[in-house]
Amino acid sequence: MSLVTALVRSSFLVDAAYTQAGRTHGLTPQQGQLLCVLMARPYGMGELSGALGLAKSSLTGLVDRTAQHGLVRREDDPRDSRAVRVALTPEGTELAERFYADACRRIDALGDGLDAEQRGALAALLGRVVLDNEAPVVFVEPGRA
Amino acid sequence: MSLVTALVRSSFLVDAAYTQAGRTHGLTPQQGQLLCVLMARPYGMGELSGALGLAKSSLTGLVDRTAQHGLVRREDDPRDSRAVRVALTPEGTELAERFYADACRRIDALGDGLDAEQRGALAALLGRVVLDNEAPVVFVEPGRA
DNA sequence: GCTGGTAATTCGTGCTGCGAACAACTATGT
DNA sequence: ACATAGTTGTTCGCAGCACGAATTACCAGC
Repeated sequence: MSLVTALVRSSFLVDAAYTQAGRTHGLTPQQGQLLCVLMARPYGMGELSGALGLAKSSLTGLVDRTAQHGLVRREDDPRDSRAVRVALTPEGTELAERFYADACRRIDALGDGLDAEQRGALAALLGRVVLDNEAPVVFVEPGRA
Repeated sequence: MSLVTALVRSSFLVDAAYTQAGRTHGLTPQQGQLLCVLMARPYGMGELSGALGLAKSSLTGLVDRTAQHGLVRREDDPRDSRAVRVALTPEGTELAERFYADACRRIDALGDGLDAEQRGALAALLGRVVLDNEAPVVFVEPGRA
């Protein structure tokens, strides 16, 4: 199998696992991603736009919908009255942790057919690709949350 | 970097490359994926549902929109008058090939930081993951199209 | 102060995806 | 032959997603 095909099809698997994890927690993939990003710290809207690779105008709605579910909150930025800091609510924090753990479990299970050495090699190679291409940080390192 | 993180973030990269390739050809990612699947042969609606991992009802609209752009066509199945075979039009075939080549180029470029040996190792490991998990065939093997 | 850039939002448009309900048809069992 | 069961796709209503253009509010430099 070519590298391109392997990348595309594994990406499909990851997406499906992620979507499935969200579904079991009542989250869309986008809302799940938002929660994961916010686990690290609050973000401004423009900052989220960069992190998620979306237009600023797309974020207003995503944050609105997620806020309506009580998972996220807009807080005023004390330094700049134009700006806003989007932060997890307590319920959002709790759900984010459960969702995150579930997503990790499912995605980790994709590598069940590999032994420890192979997993390490794959992580190293793929990690190199990620760093080389400056992939946005849409997922914090497990154990750092 | 953990395997999970590497998988999620590389998946993000692949998605972005795929979306970007579609954009330069006036295709949404879903329409692009539809064209890629149909490059191999015509599919029935139910079959597409399985291949793309979507509900049947989601496909009606996707095929409609893609057909409206003249890229795809519904043909009657001679064996079963309920059924339909979705096939590429000549324009669709041409666009699919251009899009496919572009997407491959962009995704292949993600591995530019790796030497030949590393690329081979990554392809083998990731290919193993894909096969272990019975990833749907959303992308044909380059050179077989 | 004026002016230029920045932070978010609003608006309109089109695309996605789902489940439930449905119509048309094939296949099966008696 | 005929009722029944299962299939193939479609329709409908709904919620969400993503974009660009235009707008409002505000900060910062001169």
